[in-house]
Amino acid sequence: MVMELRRPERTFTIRQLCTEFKATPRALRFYEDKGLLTPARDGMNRVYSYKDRARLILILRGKRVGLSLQEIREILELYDEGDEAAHQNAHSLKKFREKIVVLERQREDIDGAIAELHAACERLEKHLADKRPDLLPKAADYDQVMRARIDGHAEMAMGK
Amino acid sequence: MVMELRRPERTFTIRQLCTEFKATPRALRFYEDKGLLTPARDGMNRVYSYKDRARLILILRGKRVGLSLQEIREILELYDEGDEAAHQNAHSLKKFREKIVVLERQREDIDGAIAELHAACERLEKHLADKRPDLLPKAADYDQVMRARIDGHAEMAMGK
DNA sequence: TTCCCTGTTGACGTTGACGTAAGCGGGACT
DNA sequence: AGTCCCGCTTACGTCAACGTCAACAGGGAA
Repeated sequence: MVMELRRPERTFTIRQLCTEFKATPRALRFYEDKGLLTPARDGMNRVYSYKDRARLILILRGKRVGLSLQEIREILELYDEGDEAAHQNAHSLKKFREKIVVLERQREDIDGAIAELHAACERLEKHLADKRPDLLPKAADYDQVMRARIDGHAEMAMGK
Repeated sequence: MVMELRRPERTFTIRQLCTEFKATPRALRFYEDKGLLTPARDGMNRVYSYKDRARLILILRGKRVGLSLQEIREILELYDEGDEAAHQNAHSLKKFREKIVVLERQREDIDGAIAELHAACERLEKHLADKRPDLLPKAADYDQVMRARIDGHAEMAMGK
């Protein structure tokens, strides 16, 4: 009865997805409103398929890297339309390449920012070690955070 | 008369910085309003120092990696206050470490997103090569974009 | 002087991505 | 029967990060 939980035919309620990905129902409905998700319905209620869930994963990651919902939609549309509209696609191709460029630059920025934050942290630690050694042991929390890493395997499981 | 242009004693007008970094006067004044910049004044007019310029570079990069102006301000404040407020700083330390974690995750996200965009581009290219080979040569533009890369060396030149 | 350009300070408008509240329906306990 | 709880829709509110617009000042050039 508990087997086959990860099979493609499995479906999800809105709340299941929300708790899994720390989103809100409002957000998922909003994405639907904007055409990024189109879950099935059981009467009034939304029924999310495994494919919908995969799309949601892409949406959230897209957001994290700074894509707008609009841009994310364009990307998603490439996956469920294995068809024509070649004119629009030429435009998409260009936009995607530009996006790759900005993402690559963004990665450099992030590396730089990480380096600077590390430097700032060291400054702070030194300063604190000097002035207020009592406030230090927070370093333990850091490991906590590290271990609490989300393992979001978003390897894209959306079959055509 | 044109020498010494890069010396620390050099100053900038708002428009010079705007054109250099493709910002708008409104944005710089906004940052000032929020306490991220505090240029000197010549009468009414703002006079940006080399240090202000360095701060602006950090602001813009912070924005590109998704930091809020508020967060950026906290970081900047560490650099011009080599002083007390150790209590607040303990809090900052924690926040910075958390930020490092999210940035590291964000870098993973970006790598993933880049990979997927590459895949999408290949799909599009194949599709276009099939249906509309006439729309292809846009690939040349890509190189153009690559060469037009901004060389923003933001290596942090803000001496205390 | 007149014009134009760059600069200034408010004050209000806008956009994206939701949050929040109101009001309703349907199951599931109790 | 009552009362949660989940879900739905519709509509308005919010917040950040500016954009836009008005009205004004100072300084050069024609």
